[in-house]
Amino acid sequence: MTEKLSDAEQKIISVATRVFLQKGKDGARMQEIADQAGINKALLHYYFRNKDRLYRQVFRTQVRTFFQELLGAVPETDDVKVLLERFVESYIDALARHPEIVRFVLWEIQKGGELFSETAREVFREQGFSRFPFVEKIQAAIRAGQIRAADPLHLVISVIGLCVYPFIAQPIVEKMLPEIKVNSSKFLAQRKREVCALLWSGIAPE
Amino acid sequence: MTEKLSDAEQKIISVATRVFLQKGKDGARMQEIADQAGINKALLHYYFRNKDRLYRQVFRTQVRTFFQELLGAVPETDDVKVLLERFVESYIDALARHPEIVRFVLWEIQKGGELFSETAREVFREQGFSRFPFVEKIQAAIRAGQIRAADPLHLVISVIGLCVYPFIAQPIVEKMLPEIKVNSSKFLAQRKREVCALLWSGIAPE
DNA sequence: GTCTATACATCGATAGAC
DNA sequence: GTCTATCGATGTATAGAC
Repeated sequence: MTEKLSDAEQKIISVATRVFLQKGKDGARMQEIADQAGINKALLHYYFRNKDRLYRQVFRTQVRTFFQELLGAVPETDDVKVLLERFVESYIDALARHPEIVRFVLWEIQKGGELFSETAREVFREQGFSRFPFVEKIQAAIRAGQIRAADPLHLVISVIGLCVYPFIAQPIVEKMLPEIKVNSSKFLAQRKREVCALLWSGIAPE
Repeated sequence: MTEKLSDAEQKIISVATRVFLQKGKDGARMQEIADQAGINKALLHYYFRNKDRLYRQVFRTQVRTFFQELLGAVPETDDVKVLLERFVESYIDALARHPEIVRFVLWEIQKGGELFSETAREVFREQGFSRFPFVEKIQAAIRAGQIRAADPLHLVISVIGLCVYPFIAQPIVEKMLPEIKVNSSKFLAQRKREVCALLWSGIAPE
């Protein structure tokens, strides 16, 4: 899993990450990666055999890093309100730091999402979660009367959708609503506040 | 705008729509479109000049049809609660009827979203809306004290995100949460209910 | 309008010398 | 390990006969 990489390999991975993030798997050109890495195509194939293997390695590394960063920022707590708020804040922050990864994942989803789900499941397992980290906590909170009854599955989808949608739709959001700049600290702070308020008003105990 | 199309052109458009929706602009092959339309590549270029023009025509038609269908299903009313519920229901229904169009729009967004915003703005203008149809109604309702104060821009983003996200993420949603089938009538009905409840609890008057 | 044949470009991958 | 040169497949677009 963590084989040592030569300097040349490190350089290639670094360049390939940038190119793949910017142009996607199909749009990226082996020639461009080779050029920017200061080598030629033949050497690229010598190290990584073919385009698909290079892409998978880059994609997996990026997704793993993102999830580890995110999961590491969410505290262990049984207070659902705190959990929700911290998750929303950490998630939006992580997306703002790595906005390119959204396109990366979208490309993958449109090809079936196999590689993404596989990688995500791996990280969850390593971090000790049996399935999506949220669902069980919410189910427990409902049973404990800590929040109003709500469908935990839909709630998870809503939380993620509310956070990630502005980044997915960034180009059209900014074109249709010109007063918004998605990656401005003003919008991000507003978004965190609005999402948390909306979610909590939907599940707060009577 | 509405030039008459010959039978051959109609046939090509129909086939091209299916192929583009399934494989995207880059993935689609002029050869495949020609084959399925029962003609050859040369004739394809004779009618539509090149791939880009054919694609733009198909894309614009699809997006226009979707928006017209959606806007036609949302009633004219000043009751924000009714407006919101009808919009959510109509939007989710429209997405369920045309799930492929989501990928279509996503591809476009990732290329900058120019063509989409342009087309959307066109439809809005034709239907008599100056900007995104929702924003003004919500601002008016806040002023009238019909709902609690909330940022109308964020509310619009939330409404759309809550509806469309399950369709965007369908492959990974179904892989990570196996009890869900996004396009099942059960999930769709649940989703409408949950989204409406969540949104209304966030803006209902005290 | 409709066809065959082909030009022309691009890209991933590999052979083979050093 | 690293290079040059090239193969083979595929794709868009067009020339030119009918």
